[in-house]
Amino acid sequence: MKHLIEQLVGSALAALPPGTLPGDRPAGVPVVERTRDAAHGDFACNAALQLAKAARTSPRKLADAIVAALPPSDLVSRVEIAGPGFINFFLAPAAYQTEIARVLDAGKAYGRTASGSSRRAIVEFVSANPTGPLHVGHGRHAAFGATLANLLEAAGYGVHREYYVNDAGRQMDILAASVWLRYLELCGEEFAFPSNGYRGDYVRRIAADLEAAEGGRLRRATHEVFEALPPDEPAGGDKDDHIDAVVHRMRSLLGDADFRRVFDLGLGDILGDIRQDLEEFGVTYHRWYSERSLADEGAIDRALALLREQGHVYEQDGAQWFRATAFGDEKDRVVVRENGQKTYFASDIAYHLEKRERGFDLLLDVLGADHHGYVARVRAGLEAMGQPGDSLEVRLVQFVTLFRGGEKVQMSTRSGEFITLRELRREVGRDAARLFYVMRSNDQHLDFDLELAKSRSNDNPVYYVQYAHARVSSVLRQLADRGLAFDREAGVAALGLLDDPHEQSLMRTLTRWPELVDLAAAQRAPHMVVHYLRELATAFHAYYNALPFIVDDGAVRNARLALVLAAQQVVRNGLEILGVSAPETM
RNA sequence: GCCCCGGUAGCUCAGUGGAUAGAGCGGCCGCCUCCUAAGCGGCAGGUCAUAGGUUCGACUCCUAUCCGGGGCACCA
Repeated sequence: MKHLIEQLVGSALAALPPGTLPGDRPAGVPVVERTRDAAHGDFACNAALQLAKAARTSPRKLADAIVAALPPSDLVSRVEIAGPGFINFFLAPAAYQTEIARVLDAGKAYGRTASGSSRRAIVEFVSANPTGPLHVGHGRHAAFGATLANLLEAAGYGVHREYYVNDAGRQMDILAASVWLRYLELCGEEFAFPSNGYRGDYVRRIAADLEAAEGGRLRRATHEVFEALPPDEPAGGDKDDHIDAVVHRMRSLLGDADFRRVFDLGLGDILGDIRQDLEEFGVTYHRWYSERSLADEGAIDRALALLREQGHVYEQDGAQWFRATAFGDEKDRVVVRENGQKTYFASDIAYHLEKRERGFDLLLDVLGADHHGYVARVRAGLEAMGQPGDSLEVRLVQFVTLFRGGEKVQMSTRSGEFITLRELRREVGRDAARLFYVMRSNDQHLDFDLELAKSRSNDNPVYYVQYAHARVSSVLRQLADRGLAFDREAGVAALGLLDDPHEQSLMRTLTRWPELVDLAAAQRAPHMVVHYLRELATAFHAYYNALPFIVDDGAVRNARLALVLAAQQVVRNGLEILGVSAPETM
């Protein structure tokens, strides 16, 4: 509907007498927006205010000229100039009526727009190291990333969802060592578990699987394992040196093949768990991209070669550095360490280059707020490799704090006492979790209230919105119980009868949905969908309480039913984007 | 020191440079013989952190300052 007004204003501006306006119009003009106050009509345009200066006239006079040049439209009933020079548009009832009919016709496609114009976007999110189960922080990433991807898709982007699996590197080696040490314990060995090892119960579970599969074949004596290793922190040493030595010893005692066997068992188990967890959360991916495969297929070497060819790599202190400062980063970055190992950063830029090579226009990464420093360097890497730096867009997600009632739930990763996503889902349910996670802007720290998320009360926005959907279904059941059926044609034909303020308000709100999708997608702002749905539910509940739908007058009845069915459709479409169910009954 | 995010009603938060700054919760007062009261209506509640600046117009943009969170690795 907004599009219609924009077209009208566009043609009016083009039809102004030559010389009225300077040749070049500033970008973003004219702006057409919904009015906040119904007294100002349905849409307002500020073109006269923005262009008056350049046109060397007063805003009111320019507004007069624009209005005079507006092409006639039977969907606009009235145009007013108000305030300092706003042009206010009052839509004709027919405009809303055709839009309601459009909602019913389009069904779940209502709100899908083409503004993304088929740009191909790859959205990478969660990508947690497979060293343990997902915790509540990852849950926010999952919900935010999945909803953002859905939004972009609705706005016409071609969207690919990807999880980058860090299945190489030191942390995974430490996990493998942790599993093996727990296995040795099961075999009867006794020793002090490294302070930097992974201590969660899941490690013991994987160790038990290892024991079941291998028996005592991989057992080595404690003295063999720990002999002459640098001391752990409690013994006055360095915990990193210690755990690295344990990994090294494990590799030499078991050999590469068996080391890999333990490693893969841990990786497979945890990754499978993460995958199942996310699936149960309604979060799925097109691809789980293996970091190891990057190295195996030479992608990292190719990226580094590309950097060298361009002359952006130099050697210093035995390491190889990428001249990131030449591309706006604050310092140069090591790509190959003194010991010959490629850094995590090297595989990162290789991965992002590979994303570009797969043809994606927009590389959208969802990362924790603590990763912000990483943006400039990957962008620098892309540019150095001849890719546009702004093809990478990073959305940072702030931290989550759990509350139970008014009490903050203490969490500590160190002690292993962190709450997992699975536990949270079991406690509050998938729908509440999905909605609560994206209720706040990603830039905002999130206080997640478990009691509120669980409460079956009017305080809980999940139920409030779902209830609106269920109520419409309930009305339809009542209709059937009374031996009546909804006549869509009759309803659409009679929409002109809906002149109650509650009906007007509901129509205005629900027809805003396509605009909301565009806006929320453009702003990468899933929380806008939640706020909108709450507003839509409010308009619906108010209507529900004010007027009966199942009335004797068939025309009025069918018209009202057409309206509430359209509202239900929009609620369902919105919940779909959020990954929240739309129940028929509560 | 440098970089990122936040500071808006008692609380939790919305607010694409526009008209009188909004919502939910909490507080107070009301509404079920009627399609689900998991609902609805009303009232009270604000120096938009502070000080400058840009603009016809600033919660929104710029600069500085204060407060809170996070980041500044040859870690992942």
